[in-house]
Amino acid sequence: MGSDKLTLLQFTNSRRTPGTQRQYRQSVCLFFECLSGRPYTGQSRSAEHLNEMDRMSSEYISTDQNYFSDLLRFASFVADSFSPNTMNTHLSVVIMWLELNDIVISKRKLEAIKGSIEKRRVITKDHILTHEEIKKWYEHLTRIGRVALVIQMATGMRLGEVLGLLPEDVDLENRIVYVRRSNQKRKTTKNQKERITFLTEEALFILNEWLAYRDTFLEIACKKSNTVRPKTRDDARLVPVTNSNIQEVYTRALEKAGLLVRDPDTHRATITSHSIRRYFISQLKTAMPAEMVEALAGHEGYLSGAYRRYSVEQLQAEYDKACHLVSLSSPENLPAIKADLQSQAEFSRSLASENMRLQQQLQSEMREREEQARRISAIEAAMSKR
DNA sequence: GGCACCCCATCTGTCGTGTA
DNA sequence: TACACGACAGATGGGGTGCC
Repeated sequence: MGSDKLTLLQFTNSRRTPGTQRQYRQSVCLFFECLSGRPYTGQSRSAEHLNEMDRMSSEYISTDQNYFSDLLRFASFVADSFSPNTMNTHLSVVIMWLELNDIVISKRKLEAIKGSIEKRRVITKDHILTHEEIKKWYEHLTRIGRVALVIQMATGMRLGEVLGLLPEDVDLENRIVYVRRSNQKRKTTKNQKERITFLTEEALFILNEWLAYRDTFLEIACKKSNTVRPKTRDDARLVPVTNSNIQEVYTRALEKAGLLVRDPDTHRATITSHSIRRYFISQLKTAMPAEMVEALAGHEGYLSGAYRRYSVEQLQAEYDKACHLVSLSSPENLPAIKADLQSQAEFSRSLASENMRLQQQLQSEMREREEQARRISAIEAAMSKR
């Protein structure tokens, strides 16, 4: 095949990120599974299956085909199987792949193909969180889940951004968070732009308590992680867990709080980590300029404009006036929450100290036993000489 | 010891979000 | 709207802990 032709795998591997490569591979595979009349039913496509699809793709772009009719068939196939957004994505990817292989469908034919499926639209109905619901959710969360939720609520950060935070990204003294990456594996945020946002007093307090406990958490997590893919202690992140862990933690807590409702069409939860971000935006907008809120949340259209017009001090001053809206507790309840967290922290510290004492005692006893064993063998040796 | 539950992890398929 | 990527759901596999 000529070097300017891209098979399925060459096409998908040319994408920048693993996520996009995965999605594109899925789309082109679906196209050939549809054409061959063999829809894939397994949980994941094997390497052997992918190679077969790759061979089919190679043959497909090397010979004349009825592309229009094949695309119409594919459009009908995806329309029966996926939500409007997803079906449009699959179709767009296949058309992109064909175009990259110099297979250009006329504008009219493309209109006919795209017109045969539903337009892009979101079908999951989001639940708008109330303050009471967030509090209820928080009460059922584990420790790490509470830290993630409170940071999200106070900063408006995406979950991936929270999980990408390093110690140097947070200025604890000034309550400023520098959002520099979207998770531990990526170097930038979703829109490739760094920004700042702020912590409430409450979030700062909870974060400090967490920092005191973080090493103990890592120690326990390493013991619990499996031997096939062990978790390591050298995870430098503030919140050293994966996205899916927090998702599980969030979902379990929602269920316990009686807040877990799934959309009947998509089976997706109507409250997600993104709901906290939406709460942040909607609440702060009632008390500070919308442009500032959007900039803190990292919405592209507002970032540069807001940061050009306002100093960090001005942004923080406005945020501080409105931050009670993105705090779990009302100001009068804060002392009680602090006292509760402090007693939890003291309990953790006493456990750690007791653990250390027992370890020292164990080591001392082991040394004593070794000494006794050494003495016994010396006595036995002396006796055997007699 | 068996079991249930919790927590840890990765992977794939699907749906949602946001920018250009 | 195309494109890129984040987020969610579910499968799978393993270890720790508490209860019976």
